[in-house]
Amino acid sequence: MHQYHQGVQADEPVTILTVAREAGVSKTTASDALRGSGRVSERTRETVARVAERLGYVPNGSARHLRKASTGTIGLHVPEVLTRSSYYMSFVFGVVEQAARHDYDVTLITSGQRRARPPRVDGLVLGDPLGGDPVVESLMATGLPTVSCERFPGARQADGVVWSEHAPMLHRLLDHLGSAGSTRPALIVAGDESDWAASLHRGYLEWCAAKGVTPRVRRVSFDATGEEIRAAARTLLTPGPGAVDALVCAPAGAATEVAPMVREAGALLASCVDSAATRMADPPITSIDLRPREAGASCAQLLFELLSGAAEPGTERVHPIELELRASTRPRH
Amino acid sequence: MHQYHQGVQADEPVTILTVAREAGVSKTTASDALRGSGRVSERTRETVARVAERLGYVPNGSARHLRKASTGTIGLHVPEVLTRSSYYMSFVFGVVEQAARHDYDVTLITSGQRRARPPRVDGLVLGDPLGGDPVVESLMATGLPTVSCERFPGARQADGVVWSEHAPMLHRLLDHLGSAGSTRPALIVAGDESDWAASLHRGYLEWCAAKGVTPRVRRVSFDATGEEIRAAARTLLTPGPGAVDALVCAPAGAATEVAPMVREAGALLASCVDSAATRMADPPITSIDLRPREAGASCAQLLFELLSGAAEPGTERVHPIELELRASTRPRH
DNA sequence: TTCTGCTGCCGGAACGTTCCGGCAAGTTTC
DNA sequence: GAAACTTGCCGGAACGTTCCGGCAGCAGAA
Repeated sequence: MHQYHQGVQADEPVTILTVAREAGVSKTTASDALRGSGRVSERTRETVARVAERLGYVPNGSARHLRKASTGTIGLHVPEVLTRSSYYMSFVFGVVEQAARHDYDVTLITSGQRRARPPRVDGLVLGDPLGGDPVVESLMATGLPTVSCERFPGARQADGVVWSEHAPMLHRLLDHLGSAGSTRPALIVAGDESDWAASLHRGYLEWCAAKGVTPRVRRVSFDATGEEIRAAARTLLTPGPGAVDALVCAPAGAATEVAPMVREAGALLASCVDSAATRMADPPITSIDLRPREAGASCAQLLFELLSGAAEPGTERVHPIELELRASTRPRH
Repeated sequence: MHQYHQGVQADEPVTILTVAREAGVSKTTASDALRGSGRVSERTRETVARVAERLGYVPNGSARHLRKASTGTIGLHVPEVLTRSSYYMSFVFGVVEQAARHDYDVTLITSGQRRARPPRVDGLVLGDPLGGDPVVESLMATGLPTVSCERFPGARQADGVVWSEHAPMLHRLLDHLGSAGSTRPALIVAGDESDWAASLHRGYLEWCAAKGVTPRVRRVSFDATGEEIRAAARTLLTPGPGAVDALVCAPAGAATEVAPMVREAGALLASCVDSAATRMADPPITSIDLRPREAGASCAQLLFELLSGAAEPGTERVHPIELELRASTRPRH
């Protein structure tokens, strides 16, 4: 068995008692001075702060949370869909960054195995909850304050929801395709287990109805393989009376997957998820930038407001997304 | 301010005292019975366990960790390189899963901003530490037990290291390319700030020296854009006396990026990182499967062994990786 | 004067857990 | 039959923090 020293002070931990003793005050006064609670003179407060700084005092989280009946940690769940991992990775980093700003830690919750115990957290962020996911269901049932990114595709909603206007944005994208010469745009989209995919699907049908265009949708599974997506694209692009002249791909990674095929067919191409891959494709692919990092930060922010009572349960916030026009939707001439 | 109830028991928290009272024993006996410590008769142990189960007793982590001077949490740092996010995402999930198995939580540490306080963790896992990363440096300096995936490209090493035999695997890959008809294989690889890239570079040069082949290497930055990578490939594939007949891409995502170009040139193509994209490319790309999820699990496992004293500081473990042969390296005829 | 209020500080309890030491009662040893 | 040991259980202290209530000292009001 080996000894590891904690930080600089190897010998003995510096607690609030150490600080109090050194500053010549009681532990209560020391605590009040550092926390800003109670009644402490300005002079004393400064003294204590200086001593704490000098000794490198770090409050013991376990003790504090034991006393305050909180954990200082929020839980984060994201579906383990690796094909969309770039989006989720950014989302996760956004949550972590915002949490750090509030001096909170973030604990990851996987869908992997059944959890033995409820997570030790003060609240939860659910990234893109899938309808029917048992882990999500059980997390929603804990009664902990919860924020979801995108609505939960079920009756019950999280205490806070951060969502984006996917359908209107898709309308803009379709209008853009139209102005680039497309008259028969098609959509490849996953099933309705995620609210995001459902919104896109609905938005597409609405737009088609409004414009009098025959909708051409191909559904693929949520974690579709490249082969599945290429097959869908192949069907849509097959020359003939039903052939389409523009392809909008919802699933992340799908657009790059079918890019060569679409180029060969001379059709336009757009993706509903921006990523390094679409940006760097040849030609670069017009995409909807979901700004996942900011979405994650926004979810965390809302959760903290719920925890502090600054926001009411039932609060919803719109997270702005952006349309990135690129060469893949340049008008053909 | 709103009230949230914790789990099923809304009214009052069920502590070990509740369990003890209900089971008709003292809190010490209840604790011993549940923890398996002390001396408790089999009969009593069963009674207590049954009562705890019935009441849905969950030990308070803060209290336990306060008492035991630990946190029940490990910290995890991965470089925020989104182009390789699929690899890191799997790695992260591997760590989380293994930690959950040991009833540990995982807190993410980003390179984002300077941390106000040292992380409240019992140990650290560093995924692919980059030489010169200030966050990694500061984490290494905390004195906490640390495991790194791949060696740290500096003098000091983590207490535990999980690494893979990248150079020998690259030799196998190059041999395979040779047997498929390649006589002039080239390598696109990032700089030596990561031990992984450095190993590949070294391995390539060794192989070339052993086979009497002129090495053709193109360095790109660690988070290279598609354009940068395509430029490198273009140079290597330019027809002429220096043109290569096979391309090995180290950076994740690079192979899919240059796939069309390589196919056009009639050269073979391989990637040093497997992913959904390489698997699903057309044609599928021969890749080295780094098995990131298992790598993450292995790092966490080693960390727990270090924490419990079952492993000595300085322990190194080899993580097996695999070569996935696919159509992109079929012999041309 | 006496009452009231304010300021600055402090002692002690509590959060829920683990674990050291102790104590009866029963069992073995000499 | 006393000493020594074992078994099964328990009380109490400790981990480091926050916060309730209290207590002097002083000032202004009645």
